[in-house]
Amino acid sequence: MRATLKDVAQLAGVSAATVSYVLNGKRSISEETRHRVLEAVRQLDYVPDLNARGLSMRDSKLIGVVVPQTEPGDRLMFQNSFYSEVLGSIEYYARQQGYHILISATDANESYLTLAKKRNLDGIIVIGMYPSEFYQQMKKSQIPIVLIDSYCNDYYYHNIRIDDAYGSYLATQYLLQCGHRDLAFFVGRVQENGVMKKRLTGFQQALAEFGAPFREESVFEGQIDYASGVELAGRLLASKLPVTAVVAAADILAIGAMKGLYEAGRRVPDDISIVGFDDLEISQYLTPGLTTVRQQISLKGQKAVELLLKHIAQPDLTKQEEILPLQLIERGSVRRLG
Amino acid sequence: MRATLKDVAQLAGVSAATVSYVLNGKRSISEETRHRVLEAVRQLDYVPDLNARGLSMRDSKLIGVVVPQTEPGDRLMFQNSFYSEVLGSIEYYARQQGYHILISATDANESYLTLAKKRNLDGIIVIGMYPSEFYQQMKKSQIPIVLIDSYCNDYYYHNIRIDDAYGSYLATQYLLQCGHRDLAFFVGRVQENGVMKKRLTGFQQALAEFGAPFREESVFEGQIDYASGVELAGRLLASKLPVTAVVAAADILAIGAMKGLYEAGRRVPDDISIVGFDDLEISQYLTPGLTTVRQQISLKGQKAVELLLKHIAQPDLTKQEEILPLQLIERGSVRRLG
DNA sequence: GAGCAATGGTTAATCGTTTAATCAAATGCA
DNA sequence: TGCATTTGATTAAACGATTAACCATTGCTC
Repeated sequence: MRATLKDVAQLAGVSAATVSYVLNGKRSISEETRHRVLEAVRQLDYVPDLNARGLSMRDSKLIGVVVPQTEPGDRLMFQNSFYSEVLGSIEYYARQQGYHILISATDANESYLTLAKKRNLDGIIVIGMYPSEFYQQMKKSQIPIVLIDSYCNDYYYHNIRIDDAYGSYLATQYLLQCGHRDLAFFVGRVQENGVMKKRLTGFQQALAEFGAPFREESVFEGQIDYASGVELAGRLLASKLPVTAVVAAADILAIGAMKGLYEAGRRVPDDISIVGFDDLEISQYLTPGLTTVRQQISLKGQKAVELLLKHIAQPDLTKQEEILPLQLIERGSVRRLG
Repeated sequence: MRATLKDVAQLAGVSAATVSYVLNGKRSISEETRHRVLEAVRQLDYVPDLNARGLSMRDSKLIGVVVPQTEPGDRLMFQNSFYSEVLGSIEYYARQQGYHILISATDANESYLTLAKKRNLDGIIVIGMYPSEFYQQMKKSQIPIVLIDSYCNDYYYHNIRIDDAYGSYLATQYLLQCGHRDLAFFVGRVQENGVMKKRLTGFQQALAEFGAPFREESVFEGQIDYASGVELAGRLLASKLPVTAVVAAADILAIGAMKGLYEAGRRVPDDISIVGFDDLEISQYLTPGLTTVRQQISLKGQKAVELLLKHIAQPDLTKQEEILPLQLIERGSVRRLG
């Protein structure tokens, strides 16, 4: 059986309270008993039970992370390595501070709020966007929350994000500067996803600014996964639009698109150029390497953890928003025209 | 403030015990009070605190998952989407049964065993292989454990794995049948990683069986990441060996290798053929598509969870081992010779 | 109507911590 | 020496659940 505080106390010949005080140093203890206690701890291989501690302290040293899932009740979107990387980063920085993370999706049969109560979560990091009821619910809970990549400005949550519009502006600008005039845009569900909407507007802005034509029908909308990228490429080709380049609102889409184009006999960048968004690790290992807008994915996780812990330590912290930098990375998927 | 059992009891005009009995149905309760209690629960939005419950019941409904990390103290190996997929699967099936997962790496400053005690983990799933002290330690803890992809047969743990040797046998056999005779093998650290060692032996067996030559110097050893794949391709080319095809012990390596070969001006499959191992989601979206040995990654997670929960429910369960099926998937990265 | 079992509820101990309130001994100071 | 203060330890309540043991009604049986 596991050793408890009481066991340690007994072995050291002191009271349980004394052991507790020795362990968390909240009171002065004589050098002698401190020694005896620590020796007993060592002998019994004693590790304090965080649950019991949490019950007293009313905390849990647990941070919830909400990740989107394709279908409710479906499994997590770990496929998209964007999420994996953010998660890895969150886990890392949380662990440094003695927290663990509880990853879960918003589930149909159990709201995330219920989970937060059940597990006494100290705080929550929410990645992506959700229906507004979700935020309403969360607000009531009073739990510290940091959003990553959200545009719910009407809610009093902290937010770590990038300037998505500017990102696709960069991508589009680059293609225009390379001499492309007829561009298509591959994107996720614009209505449901603020990030996608913003990225679309950045595309439009750049076109407008450079006096290039924008047509509704050159925006191709799908899910954010490889298969969808392939499909959008098919739809583009079927449309017969005279497109020489495409801006994809996510690397995942760009990668699928490259595959789709290749299967249809088109070569990237010779026949058609493509720029992605995110700079996933895989993107540099494709052939050709994917030219894309880099965001510092793991920095997002780091900043989110820092902000959340700050809020936990300081509950009256006012709403903070941090916008991380972007950078266009030139690789081989774009051809210079003219 | 959150509602507690006591609050519910008060509102319903009964004792706390009664509320508890209503909620977990361990005793008969009159229809009338049952109703009053449930109504109070609804009104207060009461959710039982799992920590407090766990303190009484001495469990936590928490499953630990150990994932390898490149460097101790480094962040989790989420980059490798093999892990992401297993994790997603584990999370999904655990959640179905009311468990949550706690992902963490084996850390230098805190052994996983300490974590297990701290958090009162009900069980642990260990992915990959670790130094033998790790298993020694774990054994003492008495916590139910299931290993995924381990060859520590000397320990009394359950194991979910594939027949790694057979997998690379399949890959190698396929290349030989396509007329290739001069093969190279790209692999992770063979000494430290039983999986890699097995995959190497499968390669050798196939060569022997088909009477093809095996040379020590055609085995290229590195890490298991994209960059390493690129590097191994460079070393292969520098070696000037007359190789027409390579078997990669992991898709990650194969993908990096394809990039490395391409950068050096060689074309896959025209100049050189390549077969991978794992069948990651990305592998089908490469150009050319990667011919590879498919393992059912998410099934691994599912089986591991099932077995672990079975053991938790039935502590005297004897050691179980399950070996999941493999299948060669033909895509475009191999050229038929002759 | 006495005796007994079944039903439906309460009381109180327990799980492993923390910590406010006490208490005893030692020390400082006049 | 006597009194106040400091130091170092203990006692006991609390955190939010579960559950064994107990108690009071009710309903049956003979």
